[in-house]
Amino acid sequence: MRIGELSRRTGVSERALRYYEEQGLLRPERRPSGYRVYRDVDVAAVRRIRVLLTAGLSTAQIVEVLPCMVDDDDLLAPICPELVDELVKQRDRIGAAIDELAATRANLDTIIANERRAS
Amino acid sequence: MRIGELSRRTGVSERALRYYEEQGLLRPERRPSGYRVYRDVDVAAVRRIRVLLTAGLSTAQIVEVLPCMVDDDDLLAPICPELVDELVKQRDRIGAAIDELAATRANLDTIIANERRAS
DNA sequence: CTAAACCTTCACGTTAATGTCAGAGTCAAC
DNA sequence: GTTGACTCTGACATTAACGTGAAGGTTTAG
Repeated sequence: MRIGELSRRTGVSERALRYYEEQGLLRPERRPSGYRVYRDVDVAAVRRIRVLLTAGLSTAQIVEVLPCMVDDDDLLAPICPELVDELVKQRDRIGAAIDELAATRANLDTIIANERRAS
Repeated sequence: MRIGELSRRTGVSERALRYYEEQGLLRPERRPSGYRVYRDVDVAAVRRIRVLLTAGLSTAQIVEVLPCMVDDDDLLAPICPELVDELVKQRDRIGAAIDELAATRANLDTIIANERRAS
């Protein structure tokens, strides 16, 4: 498929897809005309890229993670623990924020409950 | 305290503190000279802001949830009954933020598990 | 009283991940 | 063999969350 169809199937803009290629996240074939040609697996790849980006990872980090993600047929690159560390740190940062917000919500619940009882 | 001390006590740059004020996250008093004057509770507020920012929330999102983040030692202040609806809405916004973060953390957990399995 | 340290408001610079637009080539259909 | 949809490569614009001075007031220690 060409870039327009991949864009429609993923909801990601053509500009973003070209940017992902520029960053080494995608490596589409080229027709003699220069047109990019993507494979079906690229649809899943783009979705994974989106998940990681919205999780707060940079394209540079994703470029290291992607080869480690298991559905690339047979290619499994060696893992650097340093990278796993980064992922764990990111997860923990998110966890801390969740805890903060949860505590706040609990306090808010108490206030709401007290207010209802008082009135 | 003035901006320099708050910066030292939080590890956040003065520029960032002024930016937070610009975004409505902090509202320090002003001396006649124009100098900003912060209270002790602002130290905790800045730490919360940092936690939420590094978790991927925007200043616009934080400005919505921050006013509801009451301090633990700070017992229930008297609240107008007419504001309960607003409090419930705020609590729901916090809940939505928690859900978003939980989803991205779950994605990260999956990726981390896959990487461990690959190695 | 004066120097050092601190603070103020502009205002332009930076990085990441795009948006947008221009000018030009390509492909499928009629 | 021309129309119209699609794609190409630049290249400048944008947003967020700051960094980095410039030029100039303020506060405090001696």
